[in-house]
Amino acid sequence: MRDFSRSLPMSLLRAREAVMRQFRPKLREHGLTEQQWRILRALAAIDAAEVTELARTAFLLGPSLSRILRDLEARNLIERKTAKSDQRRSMVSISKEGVKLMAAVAPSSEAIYAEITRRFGARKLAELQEMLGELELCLASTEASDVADEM
Amino acid sequence: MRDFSRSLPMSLLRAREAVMRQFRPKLREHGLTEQQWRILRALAAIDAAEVTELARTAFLLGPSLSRILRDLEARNLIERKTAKSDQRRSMVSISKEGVKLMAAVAPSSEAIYAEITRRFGARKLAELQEMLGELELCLASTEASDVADEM
DNA sequence: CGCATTCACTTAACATGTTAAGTATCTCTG
DNA sequence: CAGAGATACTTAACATGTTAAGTGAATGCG
Repeated sequence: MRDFSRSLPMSLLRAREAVMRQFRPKLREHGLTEQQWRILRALAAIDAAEVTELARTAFLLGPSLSRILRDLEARNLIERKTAKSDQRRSMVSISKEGVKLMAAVAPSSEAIYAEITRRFGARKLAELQEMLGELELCLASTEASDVADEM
Repeated sequence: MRDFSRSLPMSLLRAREAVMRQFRPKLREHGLTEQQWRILRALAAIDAAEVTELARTAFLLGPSLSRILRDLEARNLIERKTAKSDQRRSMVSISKEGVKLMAAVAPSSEAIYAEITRRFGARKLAELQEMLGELELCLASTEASDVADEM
């Protein structure tokens, strides 16, 4: 059987871990996990969003997001209000404190990202991300065809 | 700020998720999680290993591995015995049942991997893994230099 | 309208990720 | 050979991943 340490999932896992290892300590200094940081960043970019939309953007599953939003709200980093037109929906937005926290973390985060880019090479990094995007795309279509098969 | 949906960590996360989404259903049919499967594969390749060695091979942290081994042992998929020379160490190996289970899952797993390779292209896949390895390598050296800085 | 279905989210349950602390064993030094 | 420190795990505590089930609100259809 193929040496599993060289399998694609393992390669991706190790590469991602190598990258995140650079960020985690700094985020931790500010009491943020990787996922919480993702949510704040997503919210900072779009002002307000429904939970489902946020889940898609931050690439989190609903249940994870539900928990994290509860915690972030308790820490006053985000705000929620239920939409008037549809009581099921709740609009989430980043709070002033959230913005302040982001401002505190963003420089370090950018610096780390710049260092990674410098080490790996900007051109190579772009190539890598291009390939990752293609991989994602060519596998995403699997599900569509599977669904088609079942119809 | 850089659009975070196009950040390297997100690219890696989405790509990996796209890949694992192909495997998870089949593993689930056999009552295995991704990590349990990694451990069984690692063990099948090396006969017996110490826990620490296994953690490195399967890219799991000690505590996760500890729990998973407890569960796999309860299911009689692995066996352990403490080393005679060093009572702290325990040697882990795959059981007959474990081998049987692997034999049942491996064909599907290989088929899925082959399909991914076909879709993405064998050459491109090799290139991608090469780049991922380089990324891992150039970031791993960070820690060494950090340690050096502190000395 | 009535009511089954869908929808947007939340809760629940179990497994893993992550860091810190605990335990037993070993090793090395004085 | 005693006792400090290192080693190999394990346990604990908290956060997230993953799937299934639950809840309340909207929708569509007879």
